[in-house]
Amino acid sequence: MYTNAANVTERQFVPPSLAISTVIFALRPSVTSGRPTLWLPLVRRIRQPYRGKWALPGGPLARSESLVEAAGRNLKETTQLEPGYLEQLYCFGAVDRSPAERVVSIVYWALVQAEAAAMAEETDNVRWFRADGLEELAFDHNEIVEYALWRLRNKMEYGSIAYHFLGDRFTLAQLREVYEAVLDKRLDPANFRRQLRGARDIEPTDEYLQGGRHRPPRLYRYRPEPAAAAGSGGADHQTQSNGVKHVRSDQH
Amino acid sequence: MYTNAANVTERQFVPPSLAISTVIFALRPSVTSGRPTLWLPLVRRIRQPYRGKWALPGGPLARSESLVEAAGRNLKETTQLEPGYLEQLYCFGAVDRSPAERVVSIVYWALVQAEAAAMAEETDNVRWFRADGLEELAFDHNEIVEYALWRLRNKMEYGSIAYHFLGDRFTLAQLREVYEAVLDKRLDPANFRRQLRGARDIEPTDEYLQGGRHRPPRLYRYRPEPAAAAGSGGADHQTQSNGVKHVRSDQH
DNA sequence: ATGACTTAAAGTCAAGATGACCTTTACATG
DNA sequence: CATGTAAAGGTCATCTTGACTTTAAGTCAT
Repeated sequence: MYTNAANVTERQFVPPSLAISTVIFALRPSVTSGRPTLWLPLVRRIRQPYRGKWALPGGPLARSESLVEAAGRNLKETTQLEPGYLEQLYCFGAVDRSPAERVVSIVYWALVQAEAAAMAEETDNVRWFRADGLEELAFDHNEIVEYALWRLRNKMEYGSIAYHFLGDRFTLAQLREVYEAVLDKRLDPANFRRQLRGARDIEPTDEYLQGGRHRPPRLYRYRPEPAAAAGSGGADHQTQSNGVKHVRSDQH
Repeated sequence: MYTNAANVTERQFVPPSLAISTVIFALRPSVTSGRPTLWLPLVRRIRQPYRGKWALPGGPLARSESLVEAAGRNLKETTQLEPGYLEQLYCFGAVDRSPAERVVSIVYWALVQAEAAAMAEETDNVRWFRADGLEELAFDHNEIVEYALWRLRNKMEYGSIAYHFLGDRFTLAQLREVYEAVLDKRLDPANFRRQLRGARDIEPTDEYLQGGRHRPPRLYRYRPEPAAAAGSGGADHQTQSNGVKHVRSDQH
């Protein structure tokens, strides 16, 4: 298995190879119900091990890039999208997670606005899957996706990340649909509204969305955060500083 | 800086070296007030870079050990203690966090029961420091400790980790002192009691602590958790399964 | 032995948050 | 112009939270 001539003690501390992977979430209308559901892109493995299986997008860490940058590169290479939200998830390093070679994977998770182009951008080796009921993936990637889902739901209940699934203007109903899709439960529209009035980081605009067969809903936007915000909820580190990127197409 | 003969593209993907470090917290009575305060052990660097500076205990990852195991080894080597609680904190990988060499550090954090032997076990190169107001440490270790503190406090408010600072029997007052020390604010004893009655994982025994100049308080214990517990609060991954070790000196 | 002192343990009360539900408003459509 | 639909705002009972009070059960000094 180890073919080089190094002795045991030298070999013992040969660094394991390091990989960066990214779990990318987006919302897409369900084929059946039309309601938004969670999807994520996977790439087909073109070499052993697990050749032919689907896996999280990832790759090695370039010497000149930070961890987030590497994850952002993953993201862009597989989805052609800029990340709306990008945060470190966890570092996976069980000894046997890859056969033969020892691999430590630093995994990030991201939220993107699906819509438009990117979703159509499926090639033979990149495909979007529904986040629930995934088939068997390469390595321990099922476990990783499960954990990312857990974290997403957890963060959704406290933090303010739902916005990143949406454009820069949205109605409360749209925002509520995001919560409902991710948490997989219905929320009372009235109570939902009340809670968001208390949220400091959401702001009503004086625009309304026309075109529905009902009273036109007011459009809201994510508050352009005044300056440095304290860490709330279960936020993860770099998140507060350089880990998060907001994609704002800056006003309309 | 890079002296080997590899060409640029090869060099670009030479894996960075990987290190495991551990932030170890324990409570120790303040020298002045006698109330418990947070302490952590640091080791003095005996080589460049940052020679002579204090740093988090850490080292390379052996090929045969998982990440948690490596962190547990750190812990044992520096404190001679078994971890009461051990969880992954974050993975730090900024390009310039170490001069010259690129190092990615996977950092764990641990809680131990100070007491007894271990605290005395200070050598010339291992010393315990108060967690607040640390001097300037090697690398980005100040930042790491700050983040670990943030996470500790955060987890303390939701999860059930305070127990790990204490022995297997404790009074509510002792437990409250732990909270007060970590969160750095006073808590109402009556309300504290009420909240813990609701907590599923703390159990009254029928023993009482004698010897105070007041009514003897009942002793409680951490519930020997029946089986698999769902992940609460902002728990981190492996935490729920193999990441956590409970040290129980099993009854008295 | 008695009373002073100290903390444990339990209870009270008002303010705030939450979930279930109702009413009114303002559009589109036929 | 009536009707349907969802927005927006409100009510009410329940639960939770923080501040505070009362009673219990020991030790200690006299």
